[in-house]
Amino acid sequence: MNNYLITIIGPTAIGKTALSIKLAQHFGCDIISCDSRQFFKEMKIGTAVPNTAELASAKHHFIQHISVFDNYSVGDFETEAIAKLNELFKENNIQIMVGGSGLYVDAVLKGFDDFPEIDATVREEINAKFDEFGIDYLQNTLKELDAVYYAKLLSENPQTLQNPQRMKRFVEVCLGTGKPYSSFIGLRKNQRNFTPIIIGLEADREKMYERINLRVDLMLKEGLLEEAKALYPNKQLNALQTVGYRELFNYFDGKTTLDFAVEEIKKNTRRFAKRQITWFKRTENAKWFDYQKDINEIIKQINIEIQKN
RNA sequence: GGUGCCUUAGCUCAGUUGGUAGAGCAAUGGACUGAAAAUCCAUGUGUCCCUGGUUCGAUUCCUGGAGGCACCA
Repeated sequence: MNNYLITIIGPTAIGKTALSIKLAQHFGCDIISCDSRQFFKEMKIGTAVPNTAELASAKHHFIQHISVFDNYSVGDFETEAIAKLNELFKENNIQIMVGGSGLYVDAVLKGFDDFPEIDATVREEINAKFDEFGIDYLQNTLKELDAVYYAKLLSENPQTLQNPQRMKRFVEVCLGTGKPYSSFIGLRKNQRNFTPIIIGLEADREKMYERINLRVDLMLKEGLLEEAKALYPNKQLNALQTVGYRELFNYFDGKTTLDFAVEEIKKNTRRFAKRQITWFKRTENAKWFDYQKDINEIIKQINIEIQKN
């Protein structure tokens, strides 16, 4: 019997959670969350995790399962999510994944190449060099240690050469393993034991932004300010480089007014949603629906997809 | 009612000694294999408020009008 992973994608605040729960109830299955910020148990309001009633109406995985103090990468998620799915598919050959983190969705659906674990000191050294010499250091080092990948970026994706975060990763792999980054790419052919059925939710820009604004106001009513305040002492953690928290940290620092911070949260959420759309747009074989589409229509489409495979 | 100042991109404004214009922010498009709600790249035509005049040519100067702000009555 084939396994199917119904995967719900779309920008933030469009209604993915509600849809996933209805579908889970219909198919009698669990839900794998694929939201890179809903993992953290200290960040509840600002990441819009499903509420108590929602969590009770379907079994969720990877929601608030780790702490902002943990080191957790997309690689960890891939491993854990695949293990969890294998377990779940034994119960029901249809399962659901829902999430707004494109990279994490790809990790589960497509899989990444294997990279060795790299000691944290390597990254620390790179950060120090970068602080001193800037992007030139990263570019020169990559050029020296992995001329192949450098040339590939130069011709296909020169903007990435300007991206410190991506460049640090490439250099980190080269230095930490003693081998070029490119030598790890494309080696693994990931075999997935399921067929993805990808459902995208969309809305016109105006409607989307209206929903985002309403959601931010709601988060504040629910106590986002207090939640952020509690995390403020640890504001430098990676997990807290998150829309909704950063802006409030600036307010706590006395750099902005509260009103300004709230407007910034709305603006940055809009930009985040735009980036999500850019990412998901290129998803192959996704079926797109208006966010208000009757659920029965969506279920009908899912059943058609299942019968096709 | 009088006087002065203002009206240029979605917003705040700069500018053109007359040759149809540009910053910041916003916005839009894109990239992205272990920080990804992160990070990075790209994109500026707009009745220069309206009307008439001067001029080869007016957003710019002049007349009249509309709207806004301030002060004086």
